[in-house]
Amino acid sequence: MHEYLARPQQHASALHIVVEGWAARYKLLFDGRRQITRFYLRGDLCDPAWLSQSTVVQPVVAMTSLQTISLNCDEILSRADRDPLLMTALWEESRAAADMQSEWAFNLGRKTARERLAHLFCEITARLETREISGGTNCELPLSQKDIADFTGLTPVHVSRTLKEMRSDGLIEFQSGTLKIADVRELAREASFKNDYLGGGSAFRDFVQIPATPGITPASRPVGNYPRLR
Amino acid sequence: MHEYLARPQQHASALHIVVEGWAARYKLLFDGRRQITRFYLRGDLCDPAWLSQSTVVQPVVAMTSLQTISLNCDEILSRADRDPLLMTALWEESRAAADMQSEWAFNLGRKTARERLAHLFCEITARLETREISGGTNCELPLSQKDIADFTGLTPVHVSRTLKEMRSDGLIEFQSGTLKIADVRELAREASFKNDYLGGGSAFRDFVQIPATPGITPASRPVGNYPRLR
DNA sequence: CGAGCTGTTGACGATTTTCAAATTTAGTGG
DNA sequence: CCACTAAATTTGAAAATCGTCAACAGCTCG
Repeated sequence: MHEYLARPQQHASALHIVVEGWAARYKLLFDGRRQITRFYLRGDLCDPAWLSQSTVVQPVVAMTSLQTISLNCDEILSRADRDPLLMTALWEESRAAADMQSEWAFNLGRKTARERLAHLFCEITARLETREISGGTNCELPLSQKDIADFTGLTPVHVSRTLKEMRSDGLIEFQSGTLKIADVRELAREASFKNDYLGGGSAFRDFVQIPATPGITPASRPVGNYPRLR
Repeated sequence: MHEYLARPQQHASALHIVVEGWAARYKLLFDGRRQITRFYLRGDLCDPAWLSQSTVVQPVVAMTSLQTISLNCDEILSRADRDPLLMTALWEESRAAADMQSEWAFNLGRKTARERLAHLFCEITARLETREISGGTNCELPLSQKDIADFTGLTPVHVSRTLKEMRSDGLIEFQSGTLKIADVRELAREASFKNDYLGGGSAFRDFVQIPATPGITPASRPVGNYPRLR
């Protein structure tokens, strides 16, 4: 819980595949304003960029207790030199990450609070579905409203109010870490959500075996003990 | 001028390296709201993502008259299969693009209008400097205030007002497409600008010869006539 | 129990948007 | 070069969205 997968200004020695739990990459402003720029869910690779960044730009922290598979950067790189398929997969991960960032630049720049929240919920369920979690319209969303605010570029107070509205309009139910989407079509319509930007970004997972339905494990694992790439 | 390098829903057959002029990638909302998610300047590769996207998500349009070098996607891909250095360069481009997107998600989510504009100006001059254009504190900025607004997530009216303020505070001069930064240190301070997210993204250029100081050429070039990769 | 975190609510304020109109600038054809 | 037109910028006034501040309730956890 709230442990770091990477701190800024450091060189990352390992990548992580999320097996269970949520992590977030963020950036801080001098006065404490925080923007979360990405959530990492089960199956996500965190973060391919570290392989070519000399130093980590944005820290990544666990939002929940977290279980990951850690992969040594040097090993990945040397293996990728010999295996074009792996390198292509890494490249594909970067591309998918950039597409997602791009979509959220759009959301943050041009959408209202309600649209952003609606979009977030649509995206989360869509991403979880491809990872074989969640029953489509409801899922675990183990985030505080502060976290949601920091991702959507709003304040916690405004998130609270907007969620209240969305609840009373029969769009969603959301309490104690569980999200239920009452009206999927309407939510997607309001969010202008299209999943066309979520393509790809799964090639790398073929190289690693991800435990099927893991129990929750106490969080950060010892770095330095890496499983073999397949 | 205002020609498309790529339209959405289509498959891109070529990438482009900008030699002269500005291009922008953007996304539209149903009611006309537009967010520009990236500017492409001299030397930028537009867009490596197309190599692995089945279909273009965000269109790219020329903001000025534009001269580019077009590169056939199939040729790049088949060449990359044989040349790990090229593939690494492409991957590095994707990574750099994602880093930039990330920074702007941060800017759009958490910075004020003035901070965003200040950041934009800092970033542009920083990027142009690495491309051997501009004298550091002044440069061509051939954008309308509407364009700037669409990139910074503001309205043209508010951009106009904020620029006026920044001018009267002696931070910048900006008129008829020319930007002069009067107080570089103060502008960077206000923007909380650090160029740590701008690393890399130049590896690919080593594979292509970019004309030195080209004259302005009438814009879009015939697609299908591609120069050789070096 | 008490500290602390999270979420909720109200009142108020600031930033930014919207709408409308005036003014300047740029582009075009004569 | 000038006149005309369209586009871009500026300005003002009013409104909307969203943020800030403060208080309170519920909850967890030691």
